[in-house]
Amino acid sequence: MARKPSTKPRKQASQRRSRATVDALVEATARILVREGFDKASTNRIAEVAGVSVGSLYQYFPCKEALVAALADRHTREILRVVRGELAEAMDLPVEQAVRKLVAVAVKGHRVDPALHRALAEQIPRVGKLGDVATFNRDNYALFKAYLEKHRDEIRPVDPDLASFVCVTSIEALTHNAVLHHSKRFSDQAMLALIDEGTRLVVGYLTGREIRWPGCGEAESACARGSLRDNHGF
Amino acid sequence: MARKPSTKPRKQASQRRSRATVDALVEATARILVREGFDKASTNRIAEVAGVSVGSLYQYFPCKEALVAALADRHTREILRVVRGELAEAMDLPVEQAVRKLVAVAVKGHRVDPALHRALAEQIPRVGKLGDVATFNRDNYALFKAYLEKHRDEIRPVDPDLASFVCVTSIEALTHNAVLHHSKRFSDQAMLALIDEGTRLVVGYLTGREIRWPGCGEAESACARGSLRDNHGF
DNA sequence: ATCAAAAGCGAATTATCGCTCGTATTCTAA
DNA sequence: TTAGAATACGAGCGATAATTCGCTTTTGAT
Repeated sequence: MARKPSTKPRKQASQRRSRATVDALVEATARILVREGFDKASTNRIAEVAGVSVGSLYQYFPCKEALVAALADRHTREILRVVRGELAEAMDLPVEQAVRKLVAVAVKGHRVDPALHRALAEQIPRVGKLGDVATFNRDNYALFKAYLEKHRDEIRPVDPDLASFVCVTSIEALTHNAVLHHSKRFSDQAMLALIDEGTRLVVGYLTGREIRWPGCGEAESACARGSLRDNHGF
Repeated sequence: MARKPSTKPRKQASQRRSRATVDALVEATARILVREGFDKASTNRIAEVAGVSVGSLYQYFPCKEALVAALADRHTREILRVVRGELAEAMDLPVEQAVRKLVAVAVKGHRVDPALHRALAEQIPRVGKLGDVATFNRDNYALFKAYLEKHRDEIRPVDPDLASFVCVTSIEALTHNAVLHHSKRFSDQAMLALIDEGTRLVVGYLTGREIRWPGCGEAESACARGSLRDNHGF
């Protein structure tokens, strides 16, 4: 691409310390968003907190929106990284275990950076390219639908679209609210109970039967069969 | 209260046409929010659309945030007005009917002014006094918990707090997403199916049994196990 | 009809913020 | 060593918006 030798306000690939600059900027955006709120996140403030000048900011980001988008993207990728493996595994599990894993995975995802997740969800006007929370959820939705079709003989007859909508929406809302709005109310212990309840809700819906926990008397956690135990650690 | 005769920027009770002015302002805010988005909602623009001068605006609203808060409040009250009666009725119904009524009521509430509801939910940075969506939902939550305690012998043993959280969160999320994000996908017909599914989800969770639909073709439900499968087109 | 209080007005005043641009500094490679 | 490219700087421009204030118009009680 033909470039004008000077004054190139458009964004730019980076090579050395510029990498650090970009990281610092995104990180500063996150910090300000979480600690001071979206409306305090002026480009000048972001640059200041990043220990960088506004000019440098505009070397790498064409506008303020791009900064927030980059941050949201980074967050999404991080969640995906943490979760992708387990999500794939679930595809081959029988219903009850698959759903349990899904719920656990949703919790884990929301715990990657709850404060940031909340700030992103609540404070960012969902406009333009920032409205793309949808894309992420569309994936979950498609994945779940695929699961339902693959395991259709283990569940009652359902419309895959409608059922996916019901299940994915419920799981997302449950974990989102629990982690982001009630983390005080939900101890780690209670979080396990929440996973149980979410599983019960969705499995009951899909199979029409109550879950038959394998003989554990302790109501509390994860009656989970052994293998499922380890993952919902911290 | 001692008042300074002139220049009283704080807000004010009103008496005559001033009522109309206030209404016009709130209404204009709603229109702009829905049609042009939050960032186009400058005080000057709001006043202009309301057919009023900025000066008048500041007679009644101390700041821009107050305007939006007033609008949100008006919307909440309207939903409550539409829904309060039916909500009370549900308290005395047996589980299955109560839950069905609840889900139907949630849909009805979200249909009061979906566009505004969506704008309020998506575009307004939830900060300060605008973060009060919580209050409203806390009521639903308490109400539901009361129901569970009253009808404890009709359901399996549950922790009322946890179960309320699960049920209220699910119902809210389901109806919110259906009405606000998928209204294209959900015809009136499909909306009935959604009510069926929401009911099934929650009743199954609370009772551990699958719903036994009364003869299909009842007015109330889109039931019809057979017909459930069609019309949620693409 | 009269007048004081209430309501309304809108140009002017602040205030903020996104973003640019000319310049200074640092890096890299020959 | 050194030149040119990459990176960084930050005062300041321009635009937009929130809010004010002195003034006019309307209202309603007397």
